[in-house]
Amino acid sequence: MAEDVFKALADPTRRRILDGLVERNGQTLFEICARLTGEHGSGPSRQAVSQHLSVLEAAGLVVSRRQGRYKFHDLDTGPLRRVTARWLTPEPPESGP
Amino acid sequence: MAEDVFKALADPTRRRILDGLVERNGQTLFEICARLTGEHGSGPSRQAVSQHLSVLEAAGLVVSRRQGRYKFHDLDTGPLRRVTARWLTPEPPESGP
DNA sequence: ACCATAGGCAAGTAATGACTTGCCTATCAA
DNA sequence: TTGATAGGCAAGTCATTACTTGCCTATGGT
Repeated sequence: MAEDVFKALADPTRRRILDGLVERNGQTLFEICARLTGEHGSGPSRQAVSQHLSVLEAAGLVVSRRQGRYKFHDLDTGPLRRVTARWLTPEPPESGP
Repeated sequence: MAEDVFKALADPTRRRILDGLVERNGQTLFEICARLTGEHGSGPSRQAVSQHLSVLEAAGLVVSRRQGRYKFHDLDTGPLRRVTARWLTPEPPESGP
């Protein structure tokens, strides 16, 4: 479980996908590809992105809903919270008396 | 920066090292090895652990202080907080009005 | 001075993982 | 029904990475 989450987050492209879903939830595969391609025309192929999404889904960080020929992807930060809790629980970012 | 942190966390052995430092801060390399070895006598070699510590240090998750022939390792959760903030900031784990 | 302890460096191996290539299925519009 | 759009599957390639092996340095005790 934690294994899947951390391995999923280990890749920069997958993190960019999550960033994209924070900005706009419910994107399709092609929308995600378009965002990753950006201005310069370079970026991972559709298949590469598809495989990244599989990894993110397996980790539970992304959930997908099919609708006709479209498949929409949504972010779920729950697994990340649960999995980082073991180190982050005791103290909040900044707090002095 | 974020790259180093996530790659560091991608390995289960490195996460176990962090877990060990949560329980007892300021361990030496050999102490950490002993903990990872556990009861069954199996576990990564000293060199393997040493390399893992290098990765954790490069990510800033572990800081070390030399003292004589000993080198003590301490946990720093700061980088993890900073790097997960982009997805975890808006909402705390559970909170209702 | 000697030896044991604590740790470092570097090259080699084996496995994991990101990406490509090529083809296939399903939905919708004309 | 035909074609175009949205996505899926599987084998293969190449780079990364975890781990090993072997040797070297430095500190501390006796």
